[in-house]
Amino acid sequence: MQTSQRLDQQQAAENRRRELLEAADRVVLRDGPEASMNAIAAEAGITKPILYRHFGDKSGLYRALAKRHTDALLDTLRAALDTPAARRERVEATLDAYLAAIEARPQVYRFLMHPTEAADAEKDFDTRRHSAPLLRRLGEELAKIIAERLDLGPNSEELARVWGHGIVGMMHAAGDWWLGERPCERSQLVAHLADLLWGRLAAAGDAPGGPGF
Amino acid sequence: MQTSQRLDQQQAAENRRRELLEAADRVVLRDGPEASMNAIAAEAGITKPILYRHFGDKSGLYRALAKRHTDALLDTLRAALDTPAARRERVEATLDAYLAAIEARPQVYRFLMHPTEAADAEKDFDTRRHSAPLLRRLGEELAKIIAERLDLGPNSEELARVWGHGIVGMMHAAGDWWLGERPCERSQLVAHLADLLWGRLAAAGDAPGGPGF
DNA sequence: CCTGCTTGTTACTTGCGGTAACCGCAGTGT
DNA sequence: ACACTGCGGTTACCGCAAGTAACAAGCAGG
Repeated sequence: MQTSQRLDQQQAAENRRRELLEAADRVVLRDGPEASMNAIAAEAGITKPILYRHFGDKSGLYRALAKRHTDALLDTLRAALDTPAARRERVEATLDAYLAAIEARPQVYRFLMHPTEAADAEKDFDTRRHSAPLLRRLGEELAKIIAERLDLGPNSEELARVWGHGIVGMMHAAGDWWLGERPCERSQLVAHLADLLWGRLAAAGDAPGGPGF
Repeated sequence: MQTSQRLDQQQAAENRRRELLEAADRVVLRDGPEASMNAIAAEAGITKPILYRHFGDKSGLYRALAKRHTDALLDTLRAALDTPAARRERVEATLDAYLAAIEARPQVYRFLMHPTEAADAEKDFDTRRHSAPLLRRLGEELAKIIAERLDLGPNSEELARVWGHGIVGMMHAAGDWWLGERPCERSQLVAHLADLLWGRLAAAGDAPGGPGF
């Protein structure tokens, strides 16, 4: 068996893997994250053991699947963060891009946020990650951008990471709630969140008769 | 069978229920949220069907379990929000109370955030909630408090809810990340988050050589 | 022709959530 | 005294999903 053939086979295997991932994608988008391996294999026109040969276990498949979508989302967010405009507008553009993405494909979002516990499988339970890997990645990426573009004085590294994860969490939780209840327009939500980040909470006055805040 | 006996039995059933919940608590805290019903039943000294008679299904048991812990956490957070002090100090006290709670009992926290998909079981998948019920409740409670204590002008209702969920999400994501990596002291984290809420992101200058933010 | 490697299959094991059907024992009406 | 009924409890089962062995065919190369 020659080297060129090895390469051919390797490439064929990668193509196969892509096909399988696309089939898995269809099933997950149709049936949700609890789609069975049997169903995915059937959609791909094959049977379970092949899936296992390619991805090890369900967690492996879901990780591979999640990576594709996460990469895509990260690209659009980076683009939004790089639009040439004032800081507030960039922040709003990024929030809006995220919300538009989860609004357009809630099933993808749902999958990314909730890989049925399969994708983050570790067994020690105390040190396990709780949030979806997507959130961690977004948080870290945002932290990097904040750290390199902002002048935060001493401790900037630490501060940037806290803010990165904090802002991402804010965006996520608000978006999740909004997606479920649709209490207002997307642009309204974006404006409200930007207001929050711009310190309106600190600046607001106490309510007339209230106990103060 | 007399009325008094009915009451006795009802009370006995409630006591039983409490015992079962405590046993379930022990198991979940030991084995994590994916503890099996068999294991929980064994810990309680009985067998599965009794559990099902009391709680319907796993989701019911986990909901009951989660409610206890959520109520307790909410009480401590409310207390922190009611300390008589300046607004910034209250916010910091509340953040600190939350972080102290998840730091002290990470397993409880893990369970509340991740009830193995069991506690939020609905099948339509598109309209399903994604976040843990705990986060929703915290967000709504905070929204109420913000709405009643702050003067936010028109749209205050909507604004308060967005902020409630947003702030809770920020707290959660930052806390989750911090709990996993322990990059700094708790007080530091609290200060950084409060800084973020106080508008330091908007106020910070661009980095010296960077492309601006 | 046989050997080895990849690709695919069928058929199994294990473990879980959930349930049906049965068991024994209190108290009760007659 | 005795059958009857309600209730806490159990065993034994179903269905289903993850994951795995073991085997079957196509196809290189000596």
